[in-house]
Amino acid sequence: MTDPRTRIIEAAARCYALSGSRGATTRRIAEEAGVNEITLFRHFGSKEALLDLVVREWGAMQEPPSLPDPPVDPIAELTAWVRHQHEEISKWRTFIRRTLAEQAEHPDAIKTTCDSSTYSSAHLHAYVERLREHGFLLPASVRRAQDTPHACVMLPATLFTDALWRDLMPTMFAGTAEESIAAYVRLFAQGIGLREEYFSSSTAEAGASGDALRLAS
Amino acid sequence: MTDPRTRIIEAAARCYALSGSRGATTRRIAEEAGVNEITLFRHFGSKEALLDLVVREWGAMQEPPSLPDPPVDPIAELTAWVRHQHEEISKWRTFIRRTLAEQAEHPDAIKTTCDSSTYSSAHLHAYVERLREHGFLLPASVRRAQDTPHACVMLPATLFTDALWRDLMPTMFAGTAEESIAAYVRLFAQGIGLREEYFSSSTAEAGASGDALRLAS
DNA sequence: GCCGAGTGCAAGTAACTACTTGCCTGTAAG
DNA sequence: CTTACAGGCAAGTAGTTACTTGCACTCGGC
Repeated sequence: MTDPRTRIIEAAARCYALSGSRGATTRRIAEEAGVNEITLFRHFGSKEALLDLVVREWGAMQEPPSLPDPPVDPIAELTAWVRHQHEEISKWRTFIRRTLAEQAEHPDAIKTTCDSSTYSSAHLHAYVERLREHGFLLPASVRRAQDTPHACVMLPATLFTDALWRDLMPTMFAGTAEESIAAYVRLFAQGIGLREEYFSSSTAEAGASGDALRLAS
Repeated sequence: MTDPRTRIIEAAARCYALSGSRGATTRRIAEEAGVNEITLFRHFGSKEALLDLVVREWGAMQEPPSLPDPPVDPIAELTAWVRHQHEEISKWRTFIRRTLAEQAEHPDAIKTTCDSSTYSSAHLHAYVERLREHGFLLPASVRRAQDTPHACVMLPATLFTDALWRDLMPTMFAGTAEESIAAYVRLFAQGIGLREEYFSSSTAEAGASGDALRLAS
């Protein structure tokens, strides 16, 4: 067994994710950690201090990954990035849901989730700028360039909804997560005006994208 | 003053949205309703019965709006539809966040939210099919037709994220809600292969879309 | 052998929870 | 005028909550 301190923190995170800060009673946390309830108070002083620490530790773990510089294979790079984020969010979905729901009561707790999402969108935007500089995109004159920033919101937003609620609304999503991610990336690529010749990624495992037809060749 | 019964229900909804089912104590609900705590029990029997009723009444209110048949002005129709849904979700955002977060504890409460989202995506898909039948879309041979169902997920998913969290993450979203909605609709329209000539809606108030350049004319 | 830190156990506190009982009052219909 | 009833008020119940105190145990370092 690991030391009781980390056991308590992990148990608190589980209880919080499952039942929220009100539902995560000290008794349940101690039980879940296989520890006496008093030990909890001796280590952290109060339940509030413990939950604060849990949320803060979790926030420190979340570092939004950046996209390659310079870009080489846009579809493959975006797919990998989206898949990674999808997995991270899925792993913590109940925790994130709770934190977002309790935002009114614990405003600071949400900051990390908020920042993480904002950075994610900012990373994407910077990457698109790099794509433009390296000639991967159609010239601005033949696309709606003013929609690019919104495309950089749409992809993470979709990703967020999919990862957070795929388990609750299975019928809403068409196909598996992997299929959806591939489609989201292609739609995003189309939205930012990726040149057609870069759509068939060299490392694309999704065979479906292979028969993508030329758009306005 | 209205009758105490409806006052209690409304107060319960507010308390629930703000603090969840655990945080919404009978005392607070009664206080919020300007009613004696006992009256609450005389009317509804128990706190659980009251909250059940609140969630059920709310669910009955939510009827996802359908899109025009036959379609006439796709961009205008989609924009109106998205705007309406955005407003509805925004109005109930704290309530929805709570319901989604407490899904593990009240599995049936989430059904209406779930169904509503699924129907929304289904309505959209049916509308796109109508667009195709009426010749608004490019032929399947010059677009990635397999991505259409995912585009029908992406739009409501983005809408959902935007409406639920625009207030918490203002920096994430580029521009006002109205600007974003217009851009989401345009990106969606591009994703399903709407013919370029239908992009400038006859009733489009967003002047920005007026200078949209021809794509692959 | 001993000492102190870390932990467990028994018991208890004050506050809060959902919920009950009994009684009183205002009002509106018969 | 009476009667029925919806609602308010006072008081109280049993259970749960966070948190405290006091005491005993164990185990590694000196």
